[in-house]
Amino acid sequence: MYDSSEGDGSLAEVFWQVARRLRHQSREALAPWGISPSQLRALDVLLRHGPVRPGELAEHLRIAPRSATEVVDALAERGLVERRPDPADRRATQVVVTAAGTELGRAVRAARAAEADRVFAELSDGDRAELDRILRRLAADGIPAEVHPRPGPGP
Amino acid sequence: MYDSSEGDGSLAEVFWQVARRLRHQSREALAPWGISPSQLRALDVLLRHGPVRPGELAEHLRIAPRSATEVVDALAERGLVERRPDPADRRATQVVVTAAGTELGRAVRAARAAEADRVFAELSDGDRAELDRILRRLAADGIPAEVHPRPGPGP
DNA sequence: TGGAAGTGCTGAGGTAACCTCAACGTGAGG
DNA sequence: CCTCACGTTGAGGTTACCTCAGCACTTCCA
Repeated sequence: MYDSSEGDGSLAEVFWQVARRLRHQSREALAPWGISPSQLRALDVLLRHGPVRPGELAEHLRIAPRSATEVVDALAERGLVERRPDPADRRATQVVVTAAGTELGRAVRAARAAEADRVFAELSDGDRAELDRILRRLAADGIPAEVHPRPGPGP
Repeated sequence: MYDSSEGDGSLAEVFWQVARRLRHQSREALAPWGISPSQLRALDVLLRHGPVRPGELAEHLRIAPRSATEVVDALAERGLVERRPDPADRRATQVVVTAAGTELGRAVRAARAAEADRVFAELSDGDRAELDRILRRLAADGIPAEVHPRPGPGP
């Protein structure tokens, strides 16, 4: 058993415990669809931003363009996404979500939200509102602003 | 730029935004010590539970025993940990933290806590207490109870 | 006392999700 | 025309895991 019940624990530690719970729920909600988290992340961006070029997608996901190609490949192989020539720039490509992709994205999003809600449902309405307010404050101030690449090993 | 500012967002989404902030802070706090997250996790368990056998360590970390060996190897190579024969069972080994390991563990923990505090310091004392109370409630109910192995690919 | 079971280590091989560097084919634009 | 930008591909690497299988010791029980 992992130590989730260490008795004490700072605010941060408690926060991470809750995060772990949510992560588990989310993973379980994701499983039935046979889509990986990284693929879902990409699909999510595409659903929100419509057709984008691989390079843009990479920026959104904060991954290298090289890696975006791979994610798009995987998504395309499952028929969730398609590559089409960018009408405005003939050397460029656009990644568009197919009908299947849209449907799957929506379904997964709903399932995930439901799972998360199940966790937060343990709170009273008042507490939930408070939590929302406080977290929103913390989230707002954390404007990432600058891209910070992963530790990336490199040669 | 990653989309952190999607305007709306469910409670869960807001929660993850805050989590991302905290993760970044934590990673930055970790960097100067040249220790990997997985190694630190192990060191943390060892500092809390004193000498344990690799198998136990693996359970605590929810990783396979085979992988625990590797983590211990890495930690031992850096002189943060030592293997010594278990006095109670001569086929077993105990992993004990060295003085250097204790010191590093404490230093990193302090740095991490300081970083996290810097985030939470944006809140008023009242909000911080509220957040603590609410999260603690959510954390308490989430007794993992059962070990859920990683999706682990396998042959 | 002898064989079964447990503990840990090691090697081999694999996965996912990333990374860099170095081309390569097109097309855009001065 | 020549250079730069865009996407793709190949090769090779990293981290942090995984399984399976075999070895060397102990421990323990019949």
